[in-house]
Amino acid sequence: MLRKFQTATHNSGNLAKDLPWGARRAFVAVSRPLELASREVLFHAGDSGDGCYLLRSGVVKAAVIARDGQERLLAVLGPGALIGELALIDDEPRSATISALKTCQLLHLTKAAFFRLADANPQVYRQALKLLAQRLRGANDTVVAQGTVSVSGRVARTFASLADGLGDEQPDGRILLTYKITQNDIAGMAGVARENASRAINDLLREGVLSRAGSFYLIERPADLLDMAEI
Amino acid sequence: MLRKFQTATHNSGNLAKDLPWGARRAFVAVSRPLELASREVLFHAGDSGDGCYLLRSGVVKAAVIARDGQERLLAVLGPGALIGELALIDDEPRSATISALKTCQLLHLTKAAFFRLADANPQVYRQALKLLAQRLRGANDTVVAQGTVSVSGRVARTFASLADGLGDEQPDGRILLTYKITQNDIAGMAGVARENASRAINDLLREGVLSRAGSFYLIERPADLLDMAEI
DNA sequence: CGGAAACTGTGATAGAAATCACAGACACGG
DNA sequence: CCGTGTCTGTGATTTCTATCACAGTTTCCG
Repeated sequence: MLRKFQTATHNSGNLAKDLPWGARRAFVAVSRPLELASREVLFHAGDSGDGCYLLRSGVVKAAVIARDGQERLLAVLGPGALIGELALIDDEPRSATISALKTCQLLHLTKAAFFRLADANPQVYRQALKLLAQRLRGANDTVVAQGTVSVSGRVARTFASLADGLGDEQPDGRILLTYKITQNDIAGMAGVARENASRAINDLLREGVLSRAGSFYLIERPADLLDMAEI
Repeated sequence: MLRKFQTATHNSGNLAKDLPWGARRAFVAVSRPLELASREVLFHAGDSGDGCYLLRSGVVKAAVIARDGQERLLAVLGPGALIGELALIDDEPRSATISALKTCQLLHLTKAAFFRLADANPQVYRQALKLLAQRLRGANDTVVAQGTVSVSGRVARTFASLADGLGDEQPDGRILLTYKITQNDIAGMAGVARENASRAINDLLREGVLSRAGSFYLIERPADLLDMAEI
């Protein structure tokens, strides 16, 4: 349950930040840097993949294409996020397609390097467990919301989770979403038709819970937004 | 994606089985046995909880009550399953309510004991990571299915996942669900209204994909069931 | 700068699923 | 063994959401 916002700066789904110094330096030391242009794909669902990535800057989306061709977004991830850890851990194919929403800087860590690092440093294991636990909670919440919350509630929920990972909290308590996102992606996250996402967003704008500053969304009343999300 | 069935006997969401001998014995040694009567609740969502449980025998369900009072089942778990590991890992409240569907025998492991064990035995960490990774994949699949698959497909999917964790594969390839489950619980797992679950189940019975032996369901044609689940 | 492509807003309609309303079957506890 | 409560099946109706159909707006690239 999304009880409160944890904006990007004090976000704990953030592997790099919460590691002890030594491990952090080791992490960087054994990894290989990598750049991704906007719209470029890091890997596709179904690919077999070695290793995981740490997002240093930029924004990516994790998406799955359903049988019927619909794109469903599982998450939008910002700086500090760990990417591709599932395949690393269980040796199954990539579970989602990762593509860049803007230019990104990443570090790539091979599977061997990851486990070498982790075995030498149990904190890495604990941190990875924590990260997965958090993602699993989020996924479970989404499952429940899908089945019980209306379209407008799910759209509100989507903004809440965007703010959670990528929001920039202003001194006055409002939260700015620091990157451009289309209604299509919002609809894909909420699991609704694009047209209905549009209607729901406009309702939020009209009610003043949300506003648009240029092409960026700004959450005016975070508390009300959470309330509408019915979480 | 649920490519094939892994019936209970060779189920890998099974912490106890996949641990090396030494750790397994240590696990049992430091844990406290516990019995649960049918319908009894192990813990409620929102409780603060110390430690996790290993299900030795019996069946439990993990459920969340949504704001509107609807019960949504996240999983039905059988022998070998690890329960309550999320709160153990991240110190947040229990994410779901666990209640027994029949008499259960469990082992309780405190948080301190778990981490002592794991620090001494990195295999435990790896195994726990694998388990969470698997659950996360499953949850993500469910999210996608919720948004793109019809009611009848989701009911088929529910039977597939029940078979996955709890099915008993017969020599002839059919899969018997070894415990009594109500339409209400099936509806709760599929995220549909009970009445519609009833209709979908009867369609499956009519098509011969499924049959009922007494009050137990029997999956007659597993391959067709997976196909209808559109996974 | 200018035109094409992508994105957004909004009404109208169609379709799927929830809800309502029962009746019959079962099961199990006194 | 018999009644009471729980579970199941099925029609009718209502509600929500997707889909269709466009027009108006940006954006961005050549």
